[in-house]
Amino acid sequence: MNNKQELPWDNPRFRNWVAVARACHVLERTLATKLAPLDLKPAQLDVLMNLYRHPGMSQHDLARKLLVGRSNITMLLPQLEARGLLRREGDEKDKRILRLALTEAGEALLMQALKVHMALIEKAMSQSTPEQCDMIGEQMRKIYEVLKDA
Amino acid sequence: MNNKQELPWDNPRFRNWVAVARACHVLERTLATKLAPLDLKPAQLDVLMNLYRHPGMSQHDLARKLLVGRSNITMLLPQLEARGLLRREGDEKDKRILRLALTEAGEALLMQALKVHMALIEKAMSQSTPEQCDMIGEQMRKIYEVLKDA
DNA sequence: TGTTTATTGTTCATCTTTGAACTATTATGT
DNA sequence: ACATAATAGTTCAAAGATGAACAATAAACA
Repeated sequence: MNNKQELPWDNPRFRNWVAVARACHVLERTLATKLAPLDLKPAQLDVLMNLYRHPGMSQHDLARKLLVGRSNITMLLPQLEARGLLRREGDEKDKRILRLALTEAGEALLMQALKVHMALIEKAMSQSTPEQCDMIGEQMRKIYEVLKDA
Repeated sequence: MNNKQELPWDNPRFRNWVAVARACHVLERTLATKLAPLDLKPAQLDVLMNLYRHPGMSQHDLARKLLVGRSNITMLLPQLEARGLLRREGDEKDKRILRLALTEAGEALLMQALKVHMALIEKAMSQSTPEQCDMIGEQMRKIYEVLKDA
């Protein structure tokens, strides 16, 4: 039984992707600890960022942006709403939909969190030239397009 | 209160890193569904891969490699051990340590899972030239080095 | 109009992950 | 040797994420 085909570790694409996954993992982990003083988790920061850029979006839209299930959003929002960081108000034309938006406090906290996030990313990617950095982003967007509905 | 500094979305490093994170997320998600027929989850596959490459490693070593807590490993291993995919045997010199190794069955299942994983990565990274791919891996390894003990 | 199908958000049970406290064992320092 | 500290693994409770089933609403269409 010759299962030992060509082992993935000999394959550059495999090895390099493993590096991508590890870098992502460690950055997410580091972000979590750096955000702790703000009492904010990476998932919550993602919510705030998306609401800032797309005010009035529905929970369904938000779930798709974040690549999570709708129920996850349902569990996530009440905490943030109770802290006065965002508002949920029903759409007038379609009573199923809840429109989401940041409050003043939410926006203020987001700005603080973004400083932390930004600093971390700067530190991480400071080793890449702008050209390398753009190329990485370009390739990653392609990967997302290839996989997003697979 | 001019908090609206230079917004991160105008910063290439930020935008490009967001793309990295999204690509990682969607690939992990896709991998999970493709592994489902083997009754294996990405985290479990990570375990098998590491034991294949580093037989005899301890649970502590494994946890560090996977960037998770030791308790996570404790919760993860019994399932795989009960399925006969790996062995745990105490070190003779240091009675605290459990040495881990794949069984035949574990190795066989790993080979199947690797085909799935490999195919997915090939599909994802098929758009990059070998040079681009290597460059990405190189930059990501740098990021890991910068952040691993921060 | 009335019936069927889709969509939005929630609930709930289940599974993971996490970190702190704990036990057992080994290492260190006096 | 003895006391203290460090390390490996486990336990447990709390928090997160997931998907299926559900209620309310809207859309499609006969």
